[in-house]
Amino acid sequence: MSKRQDVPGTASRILDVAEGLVQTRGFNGFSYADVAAELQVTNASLHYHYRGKAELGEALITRYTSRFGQALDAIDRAGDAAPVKLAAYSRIYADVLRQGRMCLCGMLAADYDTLPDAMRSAVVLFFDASERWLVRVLEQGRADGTLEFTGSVVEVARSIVSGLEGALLIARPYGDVSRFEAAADRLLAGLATSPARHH
Amino acid sequence: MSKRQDVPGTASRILDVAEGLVQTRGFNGFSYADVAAELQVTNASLHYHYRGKAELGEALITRYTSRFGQALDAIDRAGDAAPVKLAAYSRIYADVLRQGRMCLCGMLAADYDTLPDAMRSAVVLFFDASERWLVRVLEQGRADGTLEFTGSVVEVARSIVSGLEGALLIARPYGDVSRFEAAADRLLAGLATSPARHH
DNA sequence: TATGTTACTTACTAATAGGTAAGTCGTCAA
DNA sequence: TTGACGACTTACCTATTAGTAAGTAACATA
Repeated sequence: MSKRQDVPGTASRILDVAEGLVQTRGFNGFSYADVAAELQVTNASLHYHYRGKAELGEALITRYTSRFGQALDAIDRAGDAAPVKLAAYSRIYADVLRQGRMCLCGMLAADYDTLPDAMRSAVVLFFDASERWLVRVLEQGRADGTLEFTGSVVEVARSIVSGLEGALLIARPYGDVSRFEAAADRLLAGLATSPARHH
Repeated sequence: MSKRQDVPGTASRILDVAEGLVQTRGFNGFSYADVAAELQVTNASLHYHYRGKAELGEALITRYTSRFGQALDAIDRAGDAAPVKLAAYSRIYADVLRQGRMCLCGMLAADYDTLPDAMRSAVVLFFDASERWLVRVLEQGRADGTLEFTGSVVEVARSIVSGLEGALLIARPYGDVSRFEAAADRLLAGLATSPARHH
Protein backbone atom coordinates (compact mmCIF):
# COMPACT_ATOMS: atom_id res chain seq x y z
CA MET A 1 0.00 0.00 0.00
CA SER A 2 2.64 2.56 1.01
CA LYS A 3 5.90 3.05 -0.87
CA ARG A 4 8.81 0.81 0.07
CA GLN A 5 10.87 3.89 0.73
CA ASP A 6 9.39 7.02 2.14
CA VAL A 7 12.33 9.12 1.11
CA PRO A 8 10.67 11.27 -1.51
CA GLY A 9 10.60 8.71 -4.33
CA THR A 10 12.39 9.03 -7.61
CA ALA A 11 9.42 10.33 -9.60
CA SER A 12 9.07 13.39 -7.42
CA ARG A 13 12.81 13.89 -7.08
CA ILE A 14 12.99 13.99 -10.88
CA LEU A 15 10.38 16.73 -10.80
CA ASP A 16 12.35 18.62 -8.14
CA VAL A 17 15.52 18.65 -10.20
CA ALA A 18 13.80 19.32 -13.51
CA GLU A 19 11.77 22.13 -11.95
CA GLY A 20 14.91 23.91 -10.82
CA LEU A 21 16.50 23.47 -14.22
CA VAL A 22 13.49 24.83 -16.11
CA GLN A 23 13.18 27.77 -13.73
CA THR A 24 16.80 28.77 -14.23
CA ARG A 25 17.65 27.56 -17.75
CA GLY A 26 14.33 27.27 -19.57
CA PHE A 27 12.70 24.22 -21.12
CA ASN A 28 15.21 24.12 -23.98
CA GLY A 29 18.15 24.79 -21.71
CA PHE A 30 18.35 21.43 -19.95
CA SER A 31 18.48 17.79 -20.95
CA TYR A 32 17.44 14.43 -19.54
CA ALA A 33 21.14 13.83 -18.96
CA ASP A 34 21.37 16.88 -16.67
CA VAL A 35 18.56 15.55 -14.50
CA ALA A 36 19.88 11.98 -14.52
CA ALA A 37 23.39 13.11 -13.55
CA GLU A 38 22.16 15.10 -10.57
CA LEU A 39 20.04 12.21 -9.30
CA GLN A 40 22.72 9.61 -10.05
CA VAL A 41 20.35 7.49 -12.08
CA THR A 42 20.45 6.66 -15.77
CA ASN A 43 18.80 8.51 -18.57
CA ALA A 44 16.55 5.50 -19.18
CA SER A 45 15.26 5.65 -15.64
CA LEU A 46 13.75 9.06 -16.36
CA HIS A 47 11.96 7.59 -19.35
CA TYR A 48 10.49 4.95 -17.06
CA HIS A 49 8.88 7.61 -14.87
CA TYR A 50 8.04 10.11 -17.64
CA ARG A 51 7.63 8.79 -21.17
CA GLY A 52 9.26 11.85 -22.70
CA LYS A 53 10.26 15.42 -22.11
CA ALA A 54 6.74 16.57 -22.98
CA GLU A 55 5.18 14.40 -20.26
CA LEU A 56 7.81 15.51 -17.76
CA GLY A 57 7.03 19.11 -18.66
CA GLU A 58 3.31 18.55 -18.19
CA ALA A 59 3.83 16.93 -14.79
CA LEU A 60 6.04 19.87 -13.82
CA ILE A 61 3.37 22.44 -14.61
CA THR A 62 0.60 20.42 -12.98
CA ARG A 63 2.50 20.07 -9.72
CA TYR A 64 3.61 23.70 -9.76
CA THR A 65 0.08 24.95 -10.37
CA SER A 66 -1.30 22.78 -7.60
CA ARG A 67 1.34 23.92 -5.10
CA PHE A 68 0.72 27.51 -6.11
CA GLY A 69 -2.99 26.96 -5.54
CA GLN A 70 -2.24 25.57 -2.08
CA ALA A 71 -0.23 28.68 -1.26
CA LEU A 72 -3.16 30.83 -2.34
CA ASP A 73 -5.53 28.74 -0.22
CA ALA A 74 -3.25 29.29 2.76
CA ILE A 75 -3.40 33.04 2.18
CA ASP A 76 -7.20 32.84 2.04
CA ARG A 77 -7.33 30.83 5.28
CA ALA A 78 -5.33 33.51 7.10
CA GLY A 79 -8.31 35.75 6.42
CA ASP A 80 -6.42 39.04 6.17
CA ALA A 81 -7.54 42.19 4.42
CA ALA A 82 -7.08 42.37 0.64
CA PRO A 83 -3.89 44.52 0.70
CA VAL A 84 -2.27 42.00 3.05
CA LYS A 85 -3.31 39.15 0.76
CA LEU A 86 -1.77 40.93 -2.21
CA ALA A 87 1.45 41.48 -0.29
CA ALA A 88 1.51 37.77 0.55
CA TYR A 89 0.89 36.97 -3.12
CA SER A 90 3.86 39.07 -4.21
CA ARG A 91 5.96 37.39 -1.50
CA ILE A 92 5.46 34.05 -3.28
CA TYR A 93 7.21 35.55 -6.29
CA ALA A 94 9.95 37.15 -4.20
CA ASP A 95 10.69 33.77 -2.63
CA VAL A 96 11.09 32.21 -6.07
CA LEU A 97 13.53 34.95 -7.00
CA ARG A 98 15.48 34.50 -3.77
CA GLN A 99 16.23 30.97 -4.97
CA GLY A 100 17.67 32.51 -8.13
CA ARG A 101 14.69 31.24 -10.09
CA MET A 102 12.09 32.56 -12.51
CA CYS A 103 8.45 31.58 -12.05
CA LEU A 104 8.12 28.19 -13.79
CA CYS A 105 5.22 29.34 -15.94
CA GLY A 106 6.77 32.74 -16.61
CA MET A 107 9.80 30.90 -17.98
CA LEU A 108 7.57 28.61 -20.02
CA ALA A 109 5.70 31.65 -21.34
CA ALA A 110 9.02 32.72 -22.88
CA ASP A 111 9.50 29.21 -24.31
CA TYR A 112 5.84 29.04 -25.35
CA ASP A 113 6.37 28.78 -29.11
CA THR A 114 8.54 25.69 -28.69
CA LEU A 115 6.27 23.82 -26.25
CA PRO A 116 4.12 20.78 -27.05
CA ASP A 117 0.38 21.49 -27.01
CA ALA A 118 -0.36 19.85 -23.67
CA MET A 119 2.24 22.03 -21.98
CA ARG A 120 0.88 25.15 -23.64
CA SER A 121 -2.60 24.55 -22.30
CA ALA A 122 -1.25 23.83 -18.83
CA VAL A 123 0.70 27.12 -18.80
CA VAL A 124 -2.42 29.07 -19.71
CA LEU A 125 -4.37 27.29 -16.96
CA PHE A 126 -1.78 28.46 -14.43
CA PHE A 127 -2.18 32.11 -15.38
CA ASP A 128 -5.96 31.76 -15.48
CA ALA A 129 -6.01 30.35 -11.96
CA SER A 130 -3.80 33.17 -10.69
CA GLU A 131 -6.03 35.71 -12.37
CA ARG A 132 -9.21 34.21 -10.86
CA TRP A 133 -7.74 34.32 -7.36
CA LEU A 134 -6.64 37.92 -7.80
CA VAL A 135 -10.06 38.89 -9.13
CA ARG A 136 -11.67 37.57 -5.93
CA VAL A 137 -9.21 39.44 -3.73
CA LEU A 138 -9.64 42.66 -5.70
CA GLU A 139 -13.43 42.42 -5.47
CA GLN A 140 -13.21 41.79 -1.75
CA GLY A 141 -10.90 44.76 -1.29
CA ARG A 142 -13.02 47.09 -3.34
CA ALA A 143 -16.16 46.01 -1.48
CA ASP A 144 -14.68 46.62 1.97
CA GLY A 145 -12.87 49.78 0.94
CA THR A 146 -9.32 48.53 1.51
CA LEU A 147 -8.57 48.72 -2.22
CA GLU A 148 -9.30 51.46 -4.69
CA PHE A 149 -8.71 51.38 -8.43
CA THR A 150 -10.10 52.41 -11.78
CA GLY A 151 -10.89 49.98 -14.57
CA SER A 152 -12.15 46.42 -14.50
CA VAL A 153 -11.07 43.93 -11.84
CA VAL A 154 -9.91 41.53 -14.55
CA GLU A 155 -7.63 44.15 -16.07
CA VAL A 156 -6.14 44.99 -12.71
CA ALA A 157 -5.64 41.30 -11.96
CA ARG A 158 -3.86 40.83 -15.29
CA SER A 159 -1.66 43.84 -14.75
CA ILE A 160 -0.60 42.43 -11.37
CA VAL A 161 0.32 39.07 -12.90
CA SER A 162 2.25 40.61 -15.77
CA GLY A 163 3.82 43.26 -13.53
CA LEU A 164 5.16 40.65 -11.11
CA GLU A 165 6.31 38.28 -13.86
CA GLY A 166 8.10 41.13 -15.59
CA ALA A 167 9.72 42.26 -12.37
CA LEU A 168 11.00 38.71 -11.82
CA LEU A 169 12.27 38.51 -15.39
CA ILE A 170 14.25 41.75 -15.21
CA ALA A 171 15.54 41.27 -11.67
CA ARG A 172 17.39 38.08 -12.57
CA PRO A 173 20.01 39.61 -14.92
CA TYR A 174 20.73 42.14 -12.17
CA GLY A 175 20.79 39.42 -9.50
CA ASP A 176 18.95 41.89 -7.34
CA VAL A 177 15.92 40.95 -5.26
CA SER A 178 15.40 44.55 -4.14
CA ARG A 179 14.75 45.53 -7.76
CA PHE A 180 11.85 43.09 -7.75
CA GLU A 181 10.60 44.28 -4.40
CA ALA A 182 10.61 47.93 -5.41
CA ALA A 183 8.58 47.18 -8.54
CA ALA A 184 6.17 44.90 -6.66
CA ASP A 185 5.64 47.49 -3.93
CA ARG A 186 4.91 50.24 -6.44
CA LEU A 187 2.49 47.96 -8.26
CA LEU A 188 0.51 47.16 -5.12
CA ALA A 189 0.83 50.56 -3.45
CA GLY A 190 -1.16 52.01 -6.31
CA LEU A 191 -4.15 49.89 -5.29
CA ALA A 192 -4.32 50.25 -1.51
CA THR A 193 -6.33 53.02 0.08
CA SER A 194 -4.55 54.83 2.89
CA PRO A 195 -5.15 52.85 6.14
CA ALA A 196 -6.99 55.81 7.73
CA ARG A 197 -9.77 55.55 5.16
CA HIS A 198 -10.55 51.87 5.80
CA HIS A 199 -14.10 50.82 6.63
CA MET B 1 34.26 50.89 -51.27
CA SER B 2 30.54 50.05 -51.37
CA LYS B 3 29.18 46.50 -51.36
CA ARG B 4 28.97 44.61 -54.63
CA GLN B 5 25.33 43.97 -53.99
CA ASP B 6 23.17 46.38 -52.14
CA VAL B 7 20.64 43.71 -51.35
CA PRO B 8 21.06 43.55 -47.58
CA GLY B 9 24.17 41.35 -47.48
CA THR B 10 24.40 37.94 -45.89
CA ALA B 11 25.78 39.08 -42.54
CA SER B 12 22.78 41.25 -41.81
CA ARG B 13 20.30 38.74 -43.27
CA ILE B 14 21.73 36.19 -40.84
CA LEU B 15 21.00 38.64 -38.04
CA ASP B 16 17.46 39.19 -39.35
CA VAL B 17 16.63 35.50 -39.32
CA ALA B 18 18.40 34.75 -36.04
CA GLU B 19 16.71 37.72 -34.40
CA GLY B 20 13.28 36.42 -35.28
CA LEU B 21 14.18 32.97 -34.03
CA VAL B 22 15.52 34.23 -30.69
CA GLN B 23 12.51 36.48 -30.19
CA THR B 24 10.09 33.61 -30.72
CA ARG B 25 11.98 30.50 -29.58
CA GLY B 26 14.69 31.76 -27.23
CA PHE B 27 18.45 31.48 -27.54
CA ASN B 28 18.40 27.74 -26.81
CA GLY B 29 15.43 27.10 -29.05
CA PHE B 30 17.10 27.54 -32.42
CA SER B 31 20.19 26.22 -34.18
CA TYR B 32 22.65 27.36 -36.82
CA ALA B 33 20.94 24.84 -39.10
CA ASP B 34 17.60 26.66 -38.72
CA VAL B 35 19.15 29.94 -39.82
CA ALA B 36 21.13 28.34 -42.65
CA ALA B 37 18.07 26.52 -43.99
CA GLU B 38 15.99 29.70 -44.12
CA LEU B 39 18.73 31.64 -45.91
CA GLN B 40 19.61 28.72 -48.21
CA VAL B 41 23.24 28.83 -47.27
CA THR B 42 25.34 26.23 -45.47
CA ASN B 43 25.95 25.95 -41.81
CA ALA B 44 29.62 26.74 -42.40
CA SER B 45 28.74 30.03 -44.06
CA LEU B 46 27.26 31.24 -40.79
CA HIS B 47 30.52 30.40 -39.05
CA TYR B 48 32.32 32.54 -41.59
CA HIS B 49 30.27 35.60 -40.67
CA TYR B 50 29.98 34.88 -36.94
CA ARG B 51 32.62 32.69 -35.35
CA GLY B 52 30.13 30.97 -33.08
CA LYS B 53 26.69 31.19 -31.58
CA ALA B 54 28.03 33.45 -28.81
CA GLU B 55 29.34 36.02 -31.32
CA LEU B 56 26.11 35.87 -33.30
CA GLY B 57 24.19 36.46 -30.08
CA GLU B 58 26.36 39.44 -29.19
CA ALA B 59 25.89 40.98 -32.64
CA LEU B 60 22.16 40.44 -32.29
CA ILE B 61 21.96 42.36 -29.02
CA THR B 62 24.25 45.14 -30.23
CA ARG B 63 22.16 45.77 -33.33
CA TYR B 64 18.89 45.50 -31.41
CA THR B 65 20.07 47.95 -28.77
CA SER B 66 21.27 50.41 -31.36
CA ARG B 67 17.99 50.24 -33.31
CA PHE B 68 16.06 50.65 -30.09
CA GLY B 69 18.18 53.69 -29.30
CA GLN B 70 17.39 55.14 -32.72
CA ALA B 71 13.68 54.69 -32.08
CA LEU B 72 14.07 56.53 -28.78
CA ASP B 73 15.99 59.33 -30.51
CA ALA B 74 13.16 59.63 -33.02
CA ILE B 75 10.67 59.99 -30.15
CA ASP B 76 12.86 62.70 -28.63
CA ARG B 77 13.10 64.58 -31.94
CA ALA B 78 9.30 64.67 -32.22
CA GLY B 79 9.47 66.83 -29.10
CA ASP B 80 6.14 65.80 -27.61
CA ALA B 81 5.10 66.02 -23.98
CA ALA B 82 6.27 63.28 -21.61
CA PRO B 83 2.99 61.29 -21.60
CA VAL B 84 3.04 61.18 -25.40
CA LYS B 85 6.65 60.01 -25.34
CA LEU B 86 5.75 57.24 -22.91
CA ALA B 87 2.87 56.16 -25.13
CA ALA B 88 5.26 56.03 -28.09
CA TYR B 89 7.68 54.01 -25.99
CA SER B 90 5.03 51.45 -25.18
CA ARG B 91 4.07 51.34 -28.86
CA ILE B 92 7.56 50.02 -29.67
CA TYR B 93 6.76 47.03 -27.48
CA ALA B 94 3.27 46.59 -28.94
CA ASP B 95 4.76 46.49 -32.44
CA VAL B 96 7.13 43.72 -31.39
CA LEU B 97 4.19 41.74 -30.04
CA ARG B 98 2.19 42.30 -33.22
CA GLN B 99 4.92 40.38 -35.03
CA GLY B 100 4.34 37.51 -32.60
CA ARG B 101 7.63 38.26 -30.91
CA MET B 102 9.00 38.87 -27.46
CA CYS B 103 11.45 41.72 -26.86
CA LEU B 104 14.87 40.29 -27.79
CA CYS B 105 16.41 41.24 -24.48
CA GLY B 106 13.35 40.21 -22.49
CA MET B 107 13.70 36.76 -24.05
CA LEU B 108 17.41 36.74 -23.30
CA ALA B 109 16.67 37.77 -19.71
CA ALA B 110 14.78 34.48 -19.41
CA ASP B 111 17.74 32.62 -20.96
CA TYR B 112 20.21 34.66 -18.88
CA ASP B 113 21.68 31.79 -16.85
CA THR B 114 22.67 29.93 -20.02
CA LEU B 115 24.24 32.88 -21.85
CA PRO B 116 27.97 33.49 -22.41
CA ASP B 117 29.37 36.42 -20.44
CA ALA B 118 29.59 38.86 -23.34
CA MET B 119 25.91 38.36 -24.09
CA ARG B 120 24.98 38.83 -20.45
CA SER B 121 26.69 42.20 -20.26
CA ALA B 122 25.08 43.31 -23.51
CA VAL B 123 21.62 42.41 -22.21
CA VAL B 124 22.17 44.47 -19.08
CA LEU B 125 23.37 47.41 -21.19
CA PHE B 126 20.10 47.30 -23.12
CA PHE B 127 18.00 47.58 -19.99
CA ASP B 128 20.26 50.28 -18.59
CA ALA B 129 19.87 52.36 -21.75
CA SER B 130 16.10 51.98 -21.64
CA GLU B 131 16.06 52.99 -18.01
CA ARG B 132 18.21 56.08 -18.64
CA TRP B 133 15.92 57.27 -21.42
CA LEU B 134 12.84 56.76 -19.26
CA VAL B 135 14.46 58.62 -16.37
CA ARG B 136 14.96 61.67 -18.60
CA VAL B 137 11.37 61.57 -19.83
CA LEU B 138 10.02 61.14 -16.31
CA GLU B 139 12.09 64.06 -15.05
CA GLN B 140 10.89 66.20 -17.94
CA GLY B 141 7.28 65.26 -17.27
CA ARG B 142 7.51 65.92 -13.57
CA ALA B 143 9.19 69.27 -14.17
CA ASP B 144 6.53 70.51 -16.60
CA GLY B 145 3.65 69.03 -14.64
CA THR B 146 2.50 66.53 -17.28
CA LEU B 147 3.51 63.60 -15.07
CA GLU B 148 2.86 63.01 -11.41
CA PHE B 149 4.15 60.12 -9.32
CA THR B 150 5.50 59.17 -5.94
CA GLY B 151 8.88 57.56 -5.36
CA SER B 152 12.16 57.96 -7.19
CA VAL B 153 12.36 58.47 -10.95
CA VAL B 154 14.65 55.45 -11.24
CA GLU B 155 12.14 53.20 -9.52
CA VAL B 156 9.33 54.40 -11.75
CA ALA B 157 11.51 53.89 -14.82
CA ARG B 158 12.32 50.34 -13.71
CA SER B 159 8.69 49.54 -13.04
CA ILE B 160 7.81 50.70 -16.54
CA VAL B 161 10.47 48.48 -18.12
CA SER B 162 9.48 45.44 -16.08
CA GLY B 163 5.78 46.13 -16.47
CA LEU B 164 6.01 46.27 -20.25
CA GLU B 165 8.33 43.26 -20.49
CA GLY B 166 5.97 41.26 -18.29
CA ALA B 167 2.95 42.32 -20.29
CA LEU B 168 4.71 41.14 -23.46
CA LEU B 169 5.67 37.85 -21.83
CA ILE B 170 2.15 37.01 -20.67
CA ALA B 171 0.37 38.27 -23.78
CA ARG B 172 2.16 35.78 -26.04
CA PRO B 173 0.61 32.57 -24.63
CA TYR B 174 -2.78 34.22 -25.06
CA GLY B 175 -1.91 35.46 -28.56
CA ASP B 176 -3.67 38.63 -27.59
CA VAL B 177 -2.25 42.08 -28.28
CA SER B 178 -5.13 43.78 -26.45
CA ARG B 179 -4.02 42.07 -23.24
CA PHE B 180 -0.70 43.86 -23.61
CA GLU B 181 -2.31 47.15 -24.47
CA ALA B 182 -4.63 47.09 -21.48
CA ALA B 183 -1.70 46.46 -19.11
CA ALA B 184 0.47 49.09 -20.79
CA ASP B 185 -2.31 51.68 -20.68
CA ARG B 186 -2.93 51.05 -16.97
CA LEU B 187 0.78 51.32 -16.27
CA LEU B 188 1.11 54.69 -17.98
CA ALA B 189 -2.30 56.08 -16.99
CA GLY B 190 -1.13 55.96 -13.39
CA LEU B 191 1.58 58.51 -14.19
CA ALA B 192 -0.17 61.14 -16.31
CA THR B 193 -1.83 64.11 -14.70
CA SER B 194 -5.31 64.87 -16.07
CA PRO B 195 -4.85 67.09 -19.19
CA ALA B 196 -6.81 69.98 -17.59
CA ARG B 197 -4.15 70.37 -14.93
CA HIS B 198 -1.24 70.83 -17.35
CA HIS B 199 0.81 73.91 -16.74
C1' DT C 1 7.30 -21.64 -4.85
C1' DA C 2 5.71 -19.64 -9.09
C1' DT C 3 4.28 -15.24 -11.05
C1' DG C 4 3.99 -10.70 -11.24
C1' DT C 5 5.20 -5.97 -10.56
C1' DT C 6 8.15 -2.06 -9.61
C1' DA C 7 12.11 0.32 -10.36
C1' DC C 8 15.45 0.37 -12.33
C1' DT C 9 20.21 -0.75 -15.62
C1' DT C 10 23.00 -1.83 -19.79
C1' DA C 11 23.52 -1.08 -24.22
C1' DC C 12 22.11 0.67 -27.86
C1' DT C 13 20.18 4.30 -31.85
C1' DA C 14 19.17 8.07 -35.11
C1' DA C 15 19.09 12.84 -35.31
C1' DT C 16 20.83 17.13 -34.25
C1' DA C 17 24.11 20.24 -32.03
C1' DG C 18 27.91 23.51 -32.75
C1' DG C 19 32.16 23.63 -34.98
C1' DT C 20 36.45 23.00 -38.26
C1' DA C 21 39.79 22.28 -42.26
C1' DA C 22 40.49 22.71 -46.73
C1' DG C 23 39.10 23.91 -50.96
C1' DT C 24 36.44 26.79 -54.82
C1' DC C 25 35.00 30.62 -57.40
C1' DG C 26 34.38 35.25 -58.78
C1' DT C 27 36.11 40.01 -58.34
C1' DC C 28 39.50 43.49 -58.18
C1' DA C 29 43.70 46.17 -57.72
C1' DA C 30 48.55 46.26 -59.14
C1' DT D 1 47.75 38.25 -65.50
C1' DT D 2 48.61 37.36 -61.36
C1' DG D 3 47.77 36.90 -56.93
C1' DA D 4 45.24 38.31 -52.98
C1' DC D 5 40.82 38.62 -50.88
C1' DG D 6 35.92 37.97 -49.78
C1' DA D 7 32.28 34.90 -49.61
C1' DC D 8 31.29 31.14 -49.64
C1' DT D 9 30.86 25.25 -50.12
C1' DT D 10 32.13 20.34 -49.37
C1' DA D 11 33.16 17.21 -46.34
C1' DC D 12 34.06 16.22 -42.19
C1' DC D 13 33.98 15.62 -36.69
C1' DT D 14 32.71 14.95 -31.97
C1' DA D 15 29.35 15.62 -28.35
C1' DT D 16 24.89 15.69 -27.04
C1' DT D 17 20.02 15.10 -27.83
C1' DA D 18 15.75 12.43 -26.83
C1' DG D 19 14.49 7.97 -27.01
C1' DT D 20 14.23 2.51 -27.11
C1' DA D 21 14.75 -2.63 -26.35
C1' DA D 22 15.90 -5.99 -23.49
C1' DG D 23 17.36 -7.55 -19.29
C1' DT D 24 17.64 -7.83 -13.96
C1' DA D 25 17.30 -7.60 -8.88
C1' DA D 26 14.21 -6.95 -5.17
C1' DC D 27 10.14 -7.50 -3.43
C1' DA D 28 4.94 -8.83 -3.15
C1' DT D 29 1.16 -11.72 -3.70
C1' DA D 30 -1.36 -16.10 -4.49
